[in-house]
Amino acid sequence: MTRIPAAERRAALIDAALRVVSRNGLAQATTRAIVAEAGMSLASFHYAFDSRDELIDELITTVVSREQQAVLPDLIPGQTLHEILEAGLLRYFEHLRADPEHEQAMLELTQYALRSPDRHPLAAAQYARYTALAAHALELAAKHTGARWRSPVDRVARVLVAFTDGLTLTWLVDRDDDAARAVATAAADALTRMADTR
Amino acid sequence: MTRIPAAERRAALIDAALRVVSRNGLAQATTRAIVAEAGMSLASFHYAFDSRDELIDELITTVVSREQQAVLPDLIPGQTLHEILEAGLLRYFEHLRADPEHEQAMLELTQYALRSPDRHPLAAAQYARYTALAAHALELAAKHTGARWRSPVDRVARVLVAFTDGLTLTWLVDRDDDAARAVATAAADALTRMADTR
DNA sequence: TTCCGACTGGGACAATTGACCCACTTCAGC
DNA sequence: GCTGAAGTGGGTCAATTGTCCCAGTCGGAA
Repeated sequence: MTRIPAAERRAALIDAALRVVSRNGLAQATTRAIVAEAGMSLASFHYAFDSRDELIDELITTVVSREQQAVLPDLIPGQTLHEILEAGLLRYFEHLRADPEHEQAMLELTQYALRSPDRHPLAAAQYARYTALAAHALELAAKHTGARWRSPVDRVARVLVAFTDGLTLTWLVDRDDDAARAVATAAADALTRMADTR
Repeated sequence: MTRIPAAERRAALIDAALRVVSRNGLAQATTRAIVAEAGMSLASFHYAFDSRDELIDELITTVVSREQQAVLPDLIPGQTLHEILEAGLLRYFEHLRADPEHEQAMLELTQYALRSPDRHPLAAAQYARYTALAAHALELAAKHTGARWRSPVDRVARVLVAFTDGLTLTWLVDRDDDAARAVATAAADALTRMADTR
């Protein structure tokens, strides 16, 4: 019997839950499946969390705050805005290809949160976070190329998030790499036209 | 006791299931919930269907084949390609606003199908259908304006589907109408640039 | 060393849910 | 009218699942 403080146990359970959701889907993420993945007993689960709902909520929060700046462009001198944006989108796509199950899990968690009014804020926070990350990347890109966004950068970022989501969802269904790259190019195109370039 | 032939009963159950999924989500679409919505008994359910899975599969098939050309552009002489595409996307958005739960249900059904290998073809068929409808609309638009798609129309259509999905998913989360319209405009922009206009 | 409280294991329970069964009713064809 | 098969109602079963409980065990503070 290994003794672990409750805080670590919560973290371990959340990690295990994310693995189960990624691998088998949210519907299969039962308390028993999570506990088995973490190598604990049910009692430990309910010692660390009051309920499964509490864990899922915390899973969403955790996973959102953990969201990386995975898609930050690397800024090579002489690149045009369009090139930077396209490279950033393609980098995101490689990230998606490397771990499709993770993005699928994020989508499922979003849908889940959308389904109950008191969890809706969790989904909203998730997307606010995406938008903020995108806005930061867009600001860097504009500064680097001396371009200027015609709309508030948050608005442009919101469009970028929509494009990214669409790329993700459609690729998860058909796994058509070329099509996804075409989406990335088209999206970069649209975004570039939302800026005044010098 | 009203007697209904099995075929009609299947149809009625599928309709009821779609209502339940739209209103409460796929997870809540239990046999009992569906049967209650349809006003039948459990026995009638299992007389018409072997299993819940069979009904859900048929629900997906039905709902895909029923998918309307809701977004066909109306072609007003003198319109530019960009105007036609933007109007089409905005029309889709109005369709989404009018019945968000339906699109949310479609998303959930897609995710569900993605989760089991033998149901993956159902999701693929769903998106193939979307792409075909989009391709048809794009051909009409090009013909009407004398434009010519630089890539195969299916490829352009696939990009359009991705943009539409992204618009849908993000709007379902934040319900930001202005942002969705900005996405529509940007998407129309990107698509227009995939054609040679005269 | 003792002891208290944090922590764990295993079992148990109630609710839900998909599936099924059997006795009954209705109707079409004879 | 009679009959057989299609269709129905309601109850039941087994499996799953979230939650809980209780008897114990361990570790650190006194």
